[in-house]
Amino acid sequence: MTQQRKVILEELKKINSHPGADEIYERVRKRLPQISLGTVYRNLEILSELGEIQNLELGGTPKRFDSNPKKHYHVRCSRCGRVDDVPIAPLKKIENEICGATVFTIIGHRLEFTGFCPECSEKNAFP
Amino acid sequence: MTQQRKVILEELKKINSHPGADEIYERVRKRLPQISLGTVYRNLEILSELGEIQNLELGGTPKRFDSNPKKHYHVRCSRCGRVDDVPIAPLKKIENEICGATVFTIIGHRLEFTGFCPECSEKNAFP
DNA sequence: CCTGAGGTTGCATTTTTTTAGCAACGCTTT
DNA sequence: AAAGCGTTGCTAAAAAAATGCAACCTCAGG
Repeated sequence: MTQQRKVILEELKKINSHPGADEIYERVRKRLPQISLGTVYRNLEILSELGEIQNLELGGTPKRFDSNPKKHYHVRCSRCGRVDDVPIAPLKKIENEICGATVFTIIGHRLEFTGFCPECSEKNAFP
Repeated sequence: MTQQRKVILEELKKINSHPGADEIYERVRKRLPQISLGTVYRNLEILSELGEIQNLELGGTPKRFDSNPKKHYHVRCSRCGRVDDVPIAPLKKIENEICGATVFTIIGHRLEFTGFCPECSEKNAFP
């Protein structure tokens, strides 16, 4: 756990949104101005392999990371891309639904809600 | 509906996996050797806006497209990336679960299963 | 205190994926 | 035939992510 790695983790925990590598880079750079983007990518990758953080593989967007390594769901704003946590318990039984419906061996699922965040709901109402 | 657009759509329908733009490009090129990758991207975008096809926004991976524009779920192999359809009915009531749990206005959800395809299940057993 | 093996960094570069700019082309319609 | 309009192919480049490598710590063993 190097200085860089620690700062990346700290900054990620500090942000309760779920930023992409580029935003993390910008923030970490304020504290370690000479850090490189490559290092940020490498460490985010390493941290998620270690299980300290989670690589959210949300639809279509650039990779995002979550400082909470526990499984939980997310909701994404279709307009501005903001991603929030959804505090409901994971629905394990969803996976039972597809037992006979696929030839795959199921190991998990990802559920992502889409919608509009409060700000964009307003803007959409009066565009 | 130009020749190019038609061929792209035909080739996409012909493949029952859910290829990315690059694979579609390779296939279409066999029939229209001088087509450009940009045209493929443009037309996939246009076709999905028209609702003829669907832009699968699966986690983390490059964009993939589905010739079936109806909503349905997918399962992705964690090892090789293969994506299959999951023939179960969309669970509309999932969205009710989070009524009070978020400040977002929910308009939909995406559910993606992860697992191993038959080939990779075997390979994983004896790696 | 010195040494060196191992992991990590910063930098530069490359690869991969996607989008944009633009002249030329092919259809209609007149 | 000429004008209008969308579409194409090409080139370029932006964006996102990964990689190669020399230099740099750090810490155990001497």
